[in-house]
Amino acid sequence: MTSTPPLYSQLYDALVDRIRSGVWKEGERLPTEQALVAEFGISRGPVRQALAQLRSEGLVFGTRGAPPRVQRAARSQSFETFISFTEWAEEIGRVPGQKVIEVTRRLADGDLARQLHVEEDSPVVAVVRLRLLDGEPVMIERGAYVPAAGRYLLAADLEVDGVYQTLRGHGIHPTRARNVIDAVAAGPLEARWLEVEVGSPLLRVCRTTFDQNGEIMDIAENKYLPNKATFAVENSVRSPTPLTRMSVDGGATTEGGGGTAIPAEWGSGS
Amino acid sequence: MTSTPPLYSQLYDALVDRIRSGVWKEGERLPTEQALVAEFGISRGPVRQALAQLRSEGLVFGTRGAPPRVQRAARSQSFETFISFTEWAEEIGRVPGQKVIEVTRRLADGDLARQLHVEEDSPVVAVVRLRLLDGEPVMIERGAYVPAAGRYLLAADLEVDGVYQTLRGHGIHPTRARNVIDAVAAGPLEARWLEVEVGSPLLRVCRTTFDQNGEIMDIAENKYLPNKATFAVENSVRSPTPLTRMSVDGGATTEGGGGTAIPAEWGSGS
DNA sequence: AAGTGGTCTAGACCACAAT
DNA sequence: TTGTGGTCTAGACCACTTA
Repeated sequence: MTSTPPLYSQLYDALVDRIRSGVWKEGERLPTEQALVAEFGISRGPVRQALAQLRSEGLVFGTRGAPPRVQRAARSQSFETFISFTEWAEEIGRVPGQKVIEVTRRLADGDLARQLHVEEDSPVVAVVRLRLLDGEPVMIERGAYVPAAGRYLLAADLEVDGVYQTLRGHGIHPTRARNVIDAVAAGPLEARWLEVEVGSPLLRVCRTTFDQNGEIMDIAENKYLPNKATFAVENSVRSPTPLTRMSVDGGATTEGGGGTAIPAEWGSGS
Repeated sequence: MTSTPPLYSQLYDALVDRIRSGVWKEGERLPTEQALVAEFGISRGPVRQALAQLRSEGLVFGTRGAPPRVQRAARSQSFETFISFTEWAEEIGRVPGQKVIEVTRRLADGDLARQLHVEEDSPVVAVVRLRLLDGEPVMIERGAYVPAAGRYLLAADLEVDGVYQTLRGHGIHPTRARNVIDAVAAGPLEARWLEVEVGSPLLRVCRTTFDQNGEIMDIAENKYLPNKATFAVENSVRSPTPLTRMSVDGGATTEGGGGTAIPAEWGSGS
């Protein structure tokens, strides 16, 4: 027995369906809130909650006094799909692949320990992987996991099970992440595995992932071939923007500014 | 006479203030909703609305059954600050500068017209600028504005007034944007103005901006020196992620996939 | 077992858009 | 002027955390 989802969630799904299927076309007006209340036999609260979610995703917009209008459908991605390369590949209908270059257990030095919020000399697990889509190299991932998470990775067969899939099986659920995006030149390691010239531009995403208790579970540095993957963000006035433009050099990197503490030599020993 | 802001907004401000000022420290529990209802003398609706906003910004997190806890303060940026280089610079305490390389009125070719949602051969206004922070080159911006917006830019003195500042003065308010982020190699134009080698990695943000009526007002291609600026996004399970990872080569670029239709030669005539 | 947040209902008033 | 969405109140039930 699975319990029924909340009313606002059901209504949200129904509305998204009508927009995606073209029943309501771009620019057209939605029914009034009162009409939705009547049609679905629920009260105004859940109706407004569903509409608020549509607005926040940019599927709908409008002002006071008039019913909202449908807007260009900008698919959004679930958190799981976003942080997991494997789930992402499957969602876009590609075949994910990977080559595990290095899995090691190391003692965290000062910098890394600070970023992972663990004691210095804690045994962290480092994973360096080449990621593929349909057999073609797309990204180099270098990650460092806190001991609580990393110990499961040493035992797991990463060629078969995804990292997050493995961790979820042990009750560790990635819940929140902070991503910093910039561009870097390919070094010898990336040039070799991604099959590009040294110095080629790569799109870098440095991520800190938090579990359900708000504790850091890993940090990762992912370098993408920019002609294979990009990142898109929708932005609007009606809520503080989730995307922040940051200045790099000036201030201290107290906010986790630019790079990661993952030493450059990891993975180069292979 | 300015009317008082909504209750939920006042409460939100008060809560943010207590978190930022350290009255409530990271990891500590917030008061229960009931306590806030009592303290502020309002009902539960606005209280929940204020808390929801805090959650969506990652300032607070938690689960059912227990009061939420304070989380690492991830400053978020207003939409205006995000899309305006000038406002951004001022907010981070730097001196914005710029050099207008080219301002032209051109007839839109097919590709550009389609991206701007205007008739082919419409007179669009193109602006190419070098942007500076504290006198140092940081970004090259190439933008194309629809006629309704562009006509004000030809008359304005861009060295003095910001683009969006000028447009707002004429009742055109940027309201929503779609940003696509990737990395590119510096071409001769960028190499010259940003003072780097040809082929250096640059962080590129392609943006489509919409006005208050949902109409496209401009498209822009901004190329940053990656060691001068980066972009950060906070992500969480509890709402569909605003950040989308996209595959580039495979499918058609119907979603506005990668690049912009801004011809590469714009600005190179200078 | 008690208390908390998650959800829902019913009714109300106001600012603003449509006409 | 009429109707819409934006905001607020009061009260209720349930699932879950906490002690």
